[in-house]
Amino acid sequence: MAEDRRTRRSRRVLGAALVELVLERGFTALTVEDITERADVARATFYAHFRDKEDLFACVTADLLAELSERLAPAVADSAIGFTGKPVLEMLRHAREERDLYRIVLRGEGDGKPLQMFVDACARATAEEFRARAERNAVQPRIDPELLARVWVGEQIAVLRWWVEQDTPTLPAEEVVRMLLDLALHGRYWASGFESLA
Amino acid sequence: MAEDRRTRRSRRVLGAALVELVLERGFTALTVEDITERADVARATFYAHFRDKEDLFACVTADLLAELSERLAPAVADSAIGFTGKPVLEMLRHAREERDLYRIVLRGEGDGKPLQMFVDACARATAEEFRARAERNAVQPRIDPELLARVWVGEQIAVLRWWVEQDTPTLPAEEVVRMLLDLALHGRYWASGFESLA
DNA sequence: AAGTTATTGAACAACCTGTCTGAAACTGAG
DNA sequence: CTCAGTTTCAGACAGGTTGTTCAATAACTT
Repeated sequence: MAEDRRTRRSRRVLGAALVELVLERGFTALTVEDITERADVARATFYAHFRDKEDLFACVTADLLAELSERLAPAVADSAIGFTGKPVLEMLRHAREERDLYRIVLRGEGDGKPLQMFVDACARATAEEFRARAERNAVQPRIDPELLARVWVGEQIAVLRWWVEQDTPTLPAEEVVRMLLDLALHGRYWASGFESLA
Repeated sequence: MAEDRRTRRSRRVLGAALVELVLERGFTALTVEDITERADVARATFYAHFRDKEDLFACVTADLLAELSERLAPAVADSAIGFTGKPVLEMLRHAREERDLYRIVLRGEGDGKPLQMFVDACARATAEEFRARAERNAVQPRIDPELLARVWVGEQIAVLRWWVEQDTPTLPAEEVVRMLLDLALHGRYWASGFESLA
């Protein structure tokens, strides 16, 4: 009824093989045959499921994104008013579990398309949110909402990338969120010990 | 004495062709023949100058980076103490002049390698600077300097990318710098009209 | 157990790569 | 202007990758 067990397996092992190999050699260096070999699957099987490398990668990242959205939903609902840091925390937890894939995506593998799409979508949504809040509070924002959204999303992505790329035991997710919150509230000068300059 | 006029021409037109084509079709979709055709140069000539596509791209971006460093030097010297925004402003001006190339690099074309290398180099240098400042002022920073550097660099890159991707007459560079300065000093909540929450 | 569906290995043309020719065109120094 | 030294050029080459197709085999679902 659902889906043939074989197709599930094929798609799964192919995705896993892709992730492994991208981490080892980088996306562009890979051959479809490299992937099928690692997955222990015939090359013809690959083309039965995906148009090409890019397609496979797109599917894998789409799955990841869907999973993230699901996990983010309750956290976002909680922080509808103001910034609680809950969504960021949840994203960090998700990244810790799916570290390999996050690394790949955040490195901009595959032409950076998956990453850019994600970033642009986040930025658009955030900008919209900022505009709505400003209007609700009847404030003329000092900062272009579009720019503010880019700053906000850009810094989160940058920190996320840095965090998942760390090999040595890294800062706990809760600490990262605390620092981001701190920065959002007080700005950078204060954070780096330069109150005197402000 | 210097360099053969022909080699200069070949390298120049090949670089220009690459930029044009990447903007039109994306880096990975390109063929060496596509490039030589657009540049009106024989395919063999390409290989007389570059190992492959990646090599050409690396050369083009290296030139851009060298140009940027040169222009940034005086601005950086001026703002050795504190954050004046001068380097950012100079970078924005440079980006306005070399908009096509900036777009390509910031999109993460070519495996995102040129971009990631630039970002990582900036982040390392910035983190070092933050650490040095903290030590000089004998302050225990509330925020991990490494994380702070990622935030700082990440937001600039994000804004830069957004800025060069704009089609419609965009925010003037001076305004962008003012807003970034504002954010660095006061944080985001205040900037978006949420003082009440802080 | 039977019918359906997926996998397999092989073969295929089309394309791209990177290298190598020898001939022709160009350049810069004298 | 001449001439030796480079660079460009068109074409050919083997090697590898791509995406498609096919019939035989294996695995799955009901």
